[in-house]
Amino acid sequence: MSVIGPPPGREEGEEILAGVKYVLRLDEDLSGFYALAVGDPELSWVTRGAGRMVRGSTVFEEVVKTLCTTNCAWSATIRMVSALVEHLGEKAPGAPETGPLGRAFPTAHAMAGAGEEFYRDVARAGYRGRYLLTLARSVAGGDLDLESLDADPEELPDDELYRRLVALPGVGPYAAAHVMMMLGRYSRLVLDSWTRPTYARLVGRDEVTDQEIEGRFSGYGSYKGLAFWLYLTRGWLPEKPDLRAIPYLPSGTAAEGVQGSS
DNA sequence: CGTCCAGGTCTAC
DNA sequence: GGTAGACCTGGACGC
Repeated sequence: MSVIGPPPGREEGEEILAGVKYVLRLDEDLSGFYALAVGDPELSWVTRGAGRMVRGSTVFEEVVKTLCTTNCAWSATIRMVSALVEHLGEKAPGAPETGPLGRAFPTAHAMAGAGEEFYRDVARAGYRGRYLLTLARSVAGGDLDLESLDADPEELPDDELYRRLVALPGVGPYAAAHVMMMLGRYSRLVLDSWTRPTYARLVGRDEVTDQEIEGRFSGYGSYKGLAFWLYLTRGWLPEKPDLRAIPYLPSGTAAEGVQGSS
């Protein structure tokens, strides 16, 4: 890393550790999912410790990033998100003056403060600029509390969470399912122009209906979205590593083997 | 150079 | 409730 600074004190160190645990979802209990997967020859491999989706620090970040994946190539997503971070994100001490490295994801306040020209001319977000600005202004103005969506399922059931997400500007079925995955809510499949053909290819078909995909993973109940995602991304994992020890590793290199998305 | 479309959504029928 | 058309952008592709 080129980002340097004074070593953290005890309190700051604990904050950093807590942040890392949160983002890497290290303390999530997936035993219920593994119990279902172990009987599925095509997914039993996940029980060696797969399934922790890397997530952002805030729900706001997840929604913004997800909006930047809609109806565009992945390269465009990278461009938009990088521009937001580089130009609107707070810079860490010692971070480079330019570029997205060493910067936090921008706050809603920072994004609300950027004008339409920024979204059009710098982020080049196209029609998504309006969605991003509307969202940021609502959150910054206190009219919308996105962070409250990161709640326990008993308090906020998946169906209600879904309804609230699709009510957001620019968020439809795909984006809502994607954000839910990032929030540890796996009851909905992320169906889009990448996952559909990828699934079809893996099962050796030209095309597959959404209904057929739903059927394949229906046995996973509230974990079906996670099962689908891992089915699609198996090839992203290295062959060997046993990840089971990760939640309890006191230190070291646990994160290197973890695969997820974001 | 024009068309198509990529990790979709919204609006208007 | 289901379905065309429009929507920003910029690579990929055909001509």
